[in-house]
This record gives sequence, C-alpha cells and structure tokens, in this order.
Amino acid sequence: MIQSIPEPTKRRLVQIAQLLSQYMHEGTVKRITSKDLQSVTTWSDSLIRRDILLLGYKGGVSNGYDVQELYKAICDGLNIRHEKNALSTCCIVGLGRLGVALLENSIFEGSGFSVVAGFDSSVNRVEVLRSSFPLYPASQMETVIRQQHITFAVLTVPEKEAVVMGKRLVDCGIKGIVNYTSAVLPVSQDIIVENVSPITALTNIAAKLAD
Amino acid sequence: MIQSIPEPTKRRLVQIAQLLSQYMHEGTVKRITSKDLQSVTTWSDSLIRRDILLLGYKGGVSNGYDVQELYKAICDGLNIRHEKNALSTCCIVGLGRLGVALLENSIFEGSGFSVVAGFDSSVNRVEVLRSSFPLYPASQMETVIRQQHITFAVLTVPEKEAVVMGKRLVDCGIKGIVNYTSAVLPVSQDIIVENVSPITALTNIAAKLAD
DNA sequence: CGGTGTGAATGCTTTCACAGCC
DNA sequence: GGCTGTGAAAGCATTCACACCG
Repeated sequence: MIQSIPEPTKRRLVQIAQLLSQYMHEGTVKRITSKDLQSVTTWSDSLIRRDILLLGYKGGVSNGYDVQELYKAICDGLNIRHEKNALSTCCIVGLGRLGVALLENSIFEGSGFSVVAGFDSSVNRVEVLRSSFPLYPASQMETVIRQQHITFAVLTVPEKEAVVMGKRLVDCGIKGIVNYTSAVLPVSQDIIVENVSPITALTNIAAKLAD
Repeated sequence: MIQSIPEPTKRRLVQIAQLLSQYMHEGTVKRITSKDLQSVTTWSDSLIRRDILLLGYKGGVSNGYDVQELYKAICDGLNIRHEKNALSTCCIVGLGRLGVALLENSIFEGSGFSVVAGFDSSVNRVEVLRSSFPLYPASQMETVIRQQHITFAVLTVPEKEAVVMGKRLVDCGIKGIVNYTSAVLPVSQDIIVENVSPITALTNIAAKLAD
C-alpha cells in the first residue's frame, strides 16, 4: 500500500485480522469471501473488498481469499502484529484490581505486543504482586520507559491520577495510550489515545442506539 | 436535534460531555470556547462548533459556552447520562479478575448507567464473591436479563466463551455489548458492539501510528 | 476584538455497477 | 455462477470564510 490507508479502513482491517486469527487457531475456516465477512461484521461486501484493495493485496479469486494469506497481507499492510522478534513493547500503569487483571501475560500471547513493565505509585503493592515481567514504583517510570524504549501504555490508575499520569507518560516518550479511566486525557495530536473505559464504551453505545 | 446526528459527531460529543463533567466536578472551569476544546481534544474548533450546531444547541456567546449548559445540551441531544430515576441498566458477564474489577459500583457513579447483575458460569464463584448488586450463575442469564429489562452487557468472559456468550446475550434481548475480549462477535446490525480489549485497542493505535 | 453560527466548497468514504476471471 | 477488482457516482464529514453578535 503505497498510499496511506484511511482511518476507518484501518479499524475495520484490524478487526478482520483479529477474526482471521481466530479462524486460524480454530483451523476450521480456510477460505473466506467478502460476503462471508459481511455476514460476521455487518460491513458491506463491497466496502470490505475496497478495504482490501487499499491494502494493495490482490490474492482473491472466485472462491474468495485464503484466510492465512489475507491475514498476513493485513498485518504487513498495517504494520501490526509482528513476529516474536519484533514485538511492540508496552507497560501497565496502575496496579489496582483492573491493572492486576492484565498482569497475566498470556492475554497478550500472539497479539504482537509484549508487556514488559508495570508501575504503581504504591511501593508496597509493587513488592507484593507477582508477575512474569518486572513491576516498579511509579517514581521509576521515566527511567524504565526510556531505557527499555517502551512505546505503549495501558492506563489503569484511579480516575483522579489519570490526567497527571497521562502527561508523565507522554513526557517519557510514550506514543500511544489505552485509557481505561473515564478521564479525558489532554494530549497533542501525535500521541494516540484509545478510550476504553466501560463508561465511555457504554455511553457511545447508548448514543448510537438513540437514533 | 431534529435530524439524526452522524456517528463521528456523536463520539466526539460523548467525549466532550465526559470532559465537561470532569470540569463540573472540579468546579474550576465555568465557561469554555471551541478553541479551548480544540486544545484539549485536538479536534478543530470549527468541527466542534459544527458538532454543537448539529445538536441544535445555540447557547454560545462571544465568550464561549457555559460548561454546565453545554453538558446538559449534549446529554439531552444524545439521550445519554440520564438522571438517577432513568438510569440505563447493564450487567457484567464473566467474573474473572477483569469482571471482578468492575464490580465496584462506584465506577459507574454519575455515569447514567447502573449495573444491576453479574453472571459467571461457575456457581461457586458467584456464591463466594461480594458485590452491591446480585450475582447469578450463567444458567439464569436469560431469565434475569428479561425480567429486569437489562439493556447493556459488559463482556469479560474468557476468550473461548466470548462468541457463544455474545450470541446468548443477543438472544436475551441485549442491545449493546462492551466487548473486553479480543474475540470478534458476529452480531446483526441492530446490536451494537464496542470492542475495547487491550489488544484491539493497542492494535488500533499501532495501525494508526504506522503512517 | 474574540467569539459563535453557518452557507458553500472541499475532501473523504462508501456504494453502485459491471468487466474480467476461475 | 459466483466472486474479485475497480472506475465512476453518490453520499458524508470537515474545513473555510465570513456575517453577525456581545
């Protein structure tokens, strides 16, 4: 894909890649048509074909796409879900109940991401908790993130700390934040925030329903 | 708003409403201009003004909008964040570590949503856990959701159960699902799914970064 | 002035429709 | 016959630019 791919297309392709990876694990579905994808995703078949077109992939034949090939094409085209040797690194900030729920590294298995650090402002918590990657007190955030070149952060601190922590993360050079708090993080355009708090998500759904 | 508001506008307004509610709690910011909002959200001032225009609200004057009034206008226009007497009901499906992290009802305080039930396939878990609303074994999902007219569900089951549980929820009449699993839920167009698993979120960010 | 409200213009996305291929 | 790949049309969303208002 020489030309830059539009945002909406990217989001759909990410979703489709996830679906294909599901199929690859199950091993049942080997080929898939744009109509099949339509029935699972509700996006129109022509839209899906164009998304794939924008990727630059043209492997489709009259019985659809090869699941594995298409998956690879999407990952390459979007530059996501890298192999083990080039995993994108991320950290978890805030080790309350929510943050702790993400410590299990198996969640990220095969996702292209690898969690390499956790932070909490309570030194005590950091010492008590167990995980497969190191946990640090928040005071060491700057150092660790810089030294390990961590790119992404998952923000699971209490609401009140969210804005301040978000700022600190950006100052450390973090490029993207998955925001589990319902605080709105003020950041510049080059930092990407995905707001995934249950409240934001529910509110978006409610607003969409209210036609 | 007589005419239906476009999706992207809705999502921005939801975000802005969240921000305004933050300001209302802090009590510091009383008035706000479209430029101010631009600097926090990175959306252009003219876009924000148009979003507000589409709402049908015209309270702005030469020193901007009244925070409280604008907040109300957005909530009314989008039909969200209702008062205590008309809270939208939702349930949590899957009481593993992630689900349990959401049991604390204070999270939903003032959000317009109220969690009224939790479900898990393990009868034992349901009996052991404590929460401010009742927990049920998954076998009672259909009955409880129907009887209590629950509209939304937060899905926090293990990956493998996600698709099946999603289907069951839809069959129960659930209208929207906040999907914390990285499984892709196949649903019809009238059911709204927000995919907010850490992997989906991180992947979306990574794809966006890769220009 | 420093702001909003808004028509008109621009720029994106999506759908349509159909040629070409297996 | 069923499906992809793709121009061209249609439909949306965003920005521009400026009148108007406190």
